[in-house]
Amino acid sequence: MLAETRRRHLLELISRQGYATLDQLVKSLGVSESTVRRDLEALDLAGSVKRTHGGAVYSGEERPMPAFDDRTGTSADEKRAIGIATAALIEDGDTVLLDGGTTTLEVARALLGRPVQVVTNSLPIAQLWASSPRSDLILIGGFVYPRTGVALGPLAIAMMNGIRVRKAILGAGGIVAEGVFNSNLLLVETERQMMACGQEVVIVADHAKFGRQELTRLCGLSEIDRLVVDPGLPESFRPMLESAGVTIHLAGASPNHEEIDSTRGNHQTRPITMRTEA
Amino acid sequence: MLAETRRRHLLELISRQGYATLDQLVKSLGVSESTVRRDLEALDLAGSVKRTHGGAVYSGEERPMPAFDDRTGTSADEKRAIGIATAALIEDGDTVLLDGGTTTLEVARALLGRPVQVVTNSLPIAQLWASSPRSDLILIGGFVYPRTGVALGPLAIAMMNGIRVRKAILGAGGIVAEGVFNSNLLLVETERQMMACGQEVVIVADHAKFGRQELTRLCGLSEIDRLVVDPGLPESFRPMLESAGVTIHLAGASPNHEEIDSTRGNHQTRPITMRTEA
DNA sequence: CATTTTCATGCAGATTCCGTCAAAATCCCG
DNA sequence: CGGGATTTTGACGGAATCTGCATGAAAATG
Repeated sequence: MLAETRRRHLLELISRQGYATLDQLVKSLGVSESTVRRDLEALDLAGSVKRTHGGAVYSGEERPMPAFDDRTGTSADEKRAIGIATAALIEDGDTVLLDGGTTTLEVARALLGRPVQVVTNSLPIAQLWASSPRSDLILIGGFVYPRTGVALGPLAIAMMNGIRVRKAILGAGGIVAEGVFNSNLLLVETERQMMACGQEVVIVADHAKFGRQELTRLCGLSEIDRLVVDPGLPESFRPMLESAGVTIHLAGASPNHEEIDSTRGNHQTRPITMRTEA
Repeated sequence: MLAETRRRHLLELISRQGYATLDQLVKSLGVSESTVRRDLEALDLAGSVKRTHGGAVYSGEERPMPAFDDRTGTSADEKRAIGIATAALIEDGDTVLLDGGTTTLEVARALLGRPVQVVTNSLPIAQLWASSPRSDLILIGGFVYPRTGVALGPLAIAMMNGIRVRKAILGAGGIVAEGVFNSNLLLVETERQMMACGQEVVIVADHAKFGRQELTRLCGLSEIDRLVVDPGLPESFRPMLESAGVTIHLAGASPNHEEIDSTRGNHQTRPITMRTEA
């Protein structure tokens, strides 16, 4: 393999994750450790990466999106549909608080360009919105949790103390009869404060989250005002949620369900205008 | 075969994949190795391809170094040198506060992977560091100023109120005898709070900033502890700064100047830390 | 402070590159 | 058409570079 090609490949691997261990790179490229070391040294000198003990971190020009991994295995299409359906719930001029996570990121994406005030503790969402001139963005600070890029902790909680928003939109790690759960204690504490900030609490979750138990309990079902979920929602949860007073919004489904309306239920964008120069 | 035709064919082959080994090209064209070498040398000279050990890579169109924000006219190299010199001032385990701006971004880049606690209100810096494991990142929240991606305003100031750091590293819009200036009132107010947070105030600026007047005054020269600047610093400023008690660090210069010393004159590859979960 | 991991350096084998030179092709001109 | 000059092409050997491995040093970890 050509050295130049190999280095390009290395850079690709590193920039995808933001960082990579030497071992990962060696296994990915199938060359010796020494070679990877030497390549990293060259890339470091060129300023594209920064060598560290055990690997390298990306330091090139900003990457559009970190594209952090999605372990849930749920298709991006479902999440996008949820994002679009949630965005339809939000009116122009609203203030919304967006939690971190892949699903809420889709909400942010669907909201792009709309005249709303966004408050978020998520770095990817902030990045997405920072360039949008049409709307205000308020960033919640705090300790940044490495992998997911969300600000958490006492500083974040204190900062949200004086903030009130129309809708607080939160993701979930798992939802069972006992309520909404998430994996991280610090995250859950921060999310509790988020819920307190919102007049209305909206949970976004794909169907794979239902029936899954996670480490820490965030809240009971009755504390949720609205839930946006894809049509794969297990039927057994419906009565449970409804009796808890949760309004269910099905994303991307046919618009014959009660709550679905949404400027466009289908994201598939079909026919429309097209013009050939004749 | 005509030489011109052969070269065109070569270029076609290389541009198709983006790269090619010498062996591939020899086999494709059915000529000797020497001939291909000579052709590649000519194409390299013409700028169409770039020769490498073992082959060549296409270098036709993309020039991925447009030097995006070049209002200052200062080259990226100078800024990078300033970043490296500033990083050399920081010891492992320090807590540093990083302001927004292109120069401080270079500091963040040079600091990548080092075991330091970084506090910043800059979205690009946060983005850069979020993927770097094993290092703490504290994000200052607030109203995000659209174009530059920094968090400002009362929320930011309030959040910094309870924070103390070893070194506060700030950029500057312009530096004159009366002190340090910047363009934006909100920005300056936030930066004042930053200075209050730091035991030591470090200003980073390239030589083009000197003698330039900007809208709002941030502070007087005597409030600066250290200044990191490229060797293009106008001589007339030296006595002025020294009498104000500012320690001057010249970036990228030979390490025979008084202030340059720091663990190692050479910035070459500082071993660091990094570790991913097993 | 001992153990384990990672890093830097030197070295040998292999590959690639460069300068030189001779053969072949092409061109120029009578 | 032919002779000689010029350019192009292919080949060869020494120099330089790249790659992988081994060894001792340095750093991280508990």
